[in-house]
Amino acid sequence: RALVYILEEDEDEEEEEEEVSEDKFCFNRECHHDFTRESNYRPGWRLRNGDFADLCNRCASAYEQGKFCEIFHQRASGWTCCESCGKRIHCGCIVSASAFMLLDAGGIECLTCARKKVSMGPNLRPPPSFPFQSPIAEKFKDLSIEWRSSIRSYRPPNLSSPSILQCALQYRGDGYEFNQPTSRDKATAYSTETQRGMNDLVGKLMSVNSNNHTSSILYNQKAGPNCKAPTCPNGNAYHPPISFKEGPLGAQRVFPVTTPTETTGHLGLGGRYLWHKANSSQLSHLHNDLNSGADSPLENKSGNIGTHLDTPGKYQVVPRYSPKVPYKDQVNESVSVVTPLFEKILSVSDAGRVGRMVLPKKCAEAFLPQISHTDGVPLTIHDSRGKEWTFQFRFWVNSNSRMYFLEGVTPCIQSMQLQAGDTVIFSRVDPERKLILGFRKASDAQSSVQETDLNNNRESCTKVDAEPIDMHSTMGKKKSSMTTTRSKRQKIEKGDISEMKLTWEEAQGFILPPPNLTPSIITIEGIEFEEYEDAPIIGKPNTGFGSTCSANRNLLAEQDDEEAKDEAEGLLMSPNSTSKHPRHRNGCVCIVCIQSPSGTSPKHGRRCSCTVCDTVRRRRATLLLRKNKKKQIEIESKAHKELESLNSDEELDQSANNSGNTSKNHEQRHVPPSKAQIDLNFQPEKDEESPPRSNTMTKDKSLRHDETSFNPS
DNA sequence: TCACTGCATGGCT
DNA sequence: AAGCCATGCAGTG
Repeated sequence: RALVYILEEDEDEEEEEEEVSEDKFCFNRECHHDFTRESNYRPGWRLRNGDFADLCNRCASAYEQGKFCEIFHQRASGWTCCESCGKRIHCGCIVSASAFMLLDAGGIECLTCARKKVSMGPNLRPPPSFPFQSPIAEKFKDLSIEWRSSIRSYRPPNLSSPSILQCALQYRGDGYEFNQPTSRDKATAYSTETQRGMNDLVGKLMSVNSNNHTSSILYNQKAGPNCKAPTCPNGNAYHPPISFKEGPLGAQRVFPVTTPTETTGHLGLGGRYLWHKANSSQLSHLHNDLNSGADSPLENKSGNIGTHLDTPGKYQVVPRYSPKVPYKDQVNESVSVVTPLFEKILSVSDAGRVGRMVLPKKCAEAFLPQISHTDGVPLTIHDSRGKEWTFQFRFWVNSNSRMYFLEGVTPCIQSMQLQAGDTVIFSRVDPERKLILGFRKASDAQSSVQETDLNNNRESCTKVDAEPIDMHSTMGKKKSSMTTTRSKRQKIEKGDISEMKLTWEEAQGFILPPPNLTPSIITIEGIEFEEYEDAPIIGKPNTGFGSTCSANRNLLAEQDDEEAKDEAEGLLMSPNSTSKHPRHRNGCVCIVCIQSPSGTSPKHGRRCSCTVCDTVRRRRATLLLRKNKKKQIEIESKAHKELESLNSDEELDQSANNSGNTSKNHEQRHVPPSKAQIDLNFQPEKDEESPPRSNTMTKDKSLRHDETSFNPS
């Protein structure tokens, strides 16, 4: 907390400075072209506050061509030669901050040379041909400036291990509020702006974390409290265990990063999604200071005053994307270190048959190759078993933005047996620098959440509104229906499976028939099925529904309360269902929709006993029975008519012959000959459809729907 | 008829 | 208000 308030203090000062620095001139001091009345300025390098430097066309062109420093900073200090090719790089300048990498042994290397040594990974900035966005790196470099300004002299002697920062970040990431202290805290903080205060802070962080986040420490075993962290011979050296840049678990030791061109072409992390200011920023300061030494390549000489602290809510990993659970094989004891990059909870779309997994934009831009064409690039990812998958990493242009997704994930997802609600975890293996795709089943997340809840430590990350899913409140209102669906999805995303489970059980109760209804028993293939003619509509009790058949729920979608039924369908959707058929409604579990993409996995067998198949069989049998019954009735009816007409003719004849004997004929009329034995008062429709009468239409429609939706074949 | 594709839409952050 | 992103949907083969 001491750290927090120190930083907040700096933030205030810097905000003031930033206001002063605003102008309408070209950001390049050497140019300072006045475009106050112009609008044709262009974005240049990214500023520390997340904005971009406004440059005139000339300067922007120079920047985009990577010649800005050559042109404008030729006389400035800080030029260093690439250790490999000797190319001069203007180090220590924000403009070129992304154009080089710091070497373990000291010195720098231009990206062109670095790319030859890097096959993959966000930390070691690869070349434009296979670039990774790492604007976070810049952020943390930037943040180091503020950190030093506040606690420049502090360097805890025994806290060089990155685990401290990881612990701290984990502690922070799990919901501890640093940015909203009580006044008492604040007073304490200000009074302890000392090294002891910092020790307390770090010690506290470690203490809490070690008590409550064993997993997070295990997450990076090499960097754990008891590990022997590699000592950096150079403060700027690459430090594998702390290599990953972000995440509540991760230390933010980061390295170059984006070239100017890349940055402009690929906007990188706006920060809003991944980072929140108050948490990672301070800790990243701490981290930078602890691990990178006093100097930073961004010991900035530019006029940029803004800091990441200027924008509340910025630089924290959004929980749903930050890796949360240790990956099983994260640390290969001998060599490899697995660095979680980000994770994604699979949506229905992601896990569906379309085979496209939407990626969080910020994460995609931060950790995956830069792509400039919508066709994207193939991306090879290994799963946890070492199997290699190649996806197409692409994007769509969407509302002046991009929507990133992986294409062709279905086989992989099926291989991992993942469903909507499960989580895929993108990680990187060092030093191989392979991308690997781990996963966490929703059921695992549940236990994880429970565990952390016990620790009372993840509340702000995982706690969601405990509003029960009120089916009634969603009736007929698309918006509320959607809201509930979203809410439900969020519950899944946040791992609140326990609530979902409860709701599911409640939903099971919804589809149970009312006790006052007696089912008709139908035996199909030796199995007895109960068929209710007036089963309840989910969320709308006591309303005729046809049957519990899921297809009938689809039928109801055609009626007034379709939205509520959608909701019910969504709620009832089997976790094993894959995706929706394009023409089926949300949560449809018809035989079409539950089938996996064609050819990719076995379809339901003829003797499959799943609910849907049972339903299909039952409906088929019902249809058949009724069809036969109707046919029989028609035949009988026809026979009766013929008989009647025959009798009528006979009667006429008799009447003609014996006009006085009417009473006898009348009697004959009411006592048909035994040959026919047909009740002339028989009304096929009425008999067949009673009881319940009110449901006639529903059932008819239901049958039709069954025929179309389930397509039994 | 259905899988695939790419864009559009709209709730949500 | 802007942007993200889950999902819908129309066009195409």
